[in-house]
Amino acid sequence: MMKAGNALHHDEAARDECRALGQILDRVGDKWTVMVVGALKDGPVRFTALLRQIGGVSHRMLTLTLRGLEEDGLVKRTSFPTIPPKVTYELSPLGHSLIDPLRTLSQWAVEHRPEVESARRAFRAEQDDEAA
Amino acid sequence: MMKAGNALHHDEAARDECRALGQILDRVGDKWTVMVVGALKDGPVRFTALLRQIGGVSHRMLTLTLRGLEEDGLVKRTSFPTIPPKVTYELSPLGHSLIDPLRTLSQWAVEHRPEVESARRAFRAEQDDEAA
DNA sequence: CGGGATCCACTGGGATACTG
DNA sequence: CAGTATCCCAGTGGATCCCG
Repeated sequence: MMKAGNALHHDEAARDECRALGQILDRVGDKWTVMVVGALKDGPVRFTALLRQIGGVSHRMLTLTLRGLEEDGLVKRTSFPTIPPKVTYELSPLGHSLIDPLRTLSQWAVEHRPEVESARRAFRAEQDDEAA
Repeated sequence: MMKAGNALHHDEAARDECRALGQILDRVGDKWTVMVVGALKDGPVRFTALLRQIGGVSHRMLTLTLRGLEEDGLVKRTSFPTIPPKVTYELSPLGHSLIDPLRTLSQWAVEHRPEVESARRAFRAEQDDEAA
């Protein structure tokens, strides 16, 4: 995804901002990543704990999501070679630094949720009209 | 997407933040939406102009993306019943209010891009080791 | 010009079973 | 317990053609 935005254009700085934004949304904009980051906010958590805490995520998707975060250096994985094995995940400093920007966004979401929802209803209403 | 995060859990406020964040990422986290918002930042733009300005987006996906934004009240669509038809799109006040939070995120992305990329390389390196 | 409709390839993501 | 591999389906998004 997101190799978009190639053209010979005027406001190159703004476009670069957009591309950077697009890249980080590619990481964080999927189905589970934000939930995982949220769950790791307060310290290391074991794999199975995450599984239960998040709820609804499949075994497989949790591993994939964690791999993605690990790959980008946002999460640190620590495995204890005990039997049975024990693995914990925690946010790296880089990962922590992402929390504030995300929180800014979620605050917007919380504040404006009513407006968005009423806009959605208004839109649906128009749709129904034209079907008259 | 994103009906996730259902369970009987402790920190209900934090989980609600996550859900709100998830919802707005569902809107904005797709392949083209941020590019469109970026392109509309400075005022009304015509459909075809958007098409060229963004570059790489298909005719169809641009309409779908715009519909989505319109549905959520982030974008206002104005059509002039001329021949040939003319339609412009612009950010609503609500849409404008989203720009700052997004900018916060893109600033993070720009600042930490080097770290993310070196983390990625390090990760790849490990992968290659184990294939030894 | 703007925007539907249709067709199709590709991927995200769930269920499940197997390994160490 | 943590992780991998396989299978399979639903959704996303591109290309194309058609309409006002």
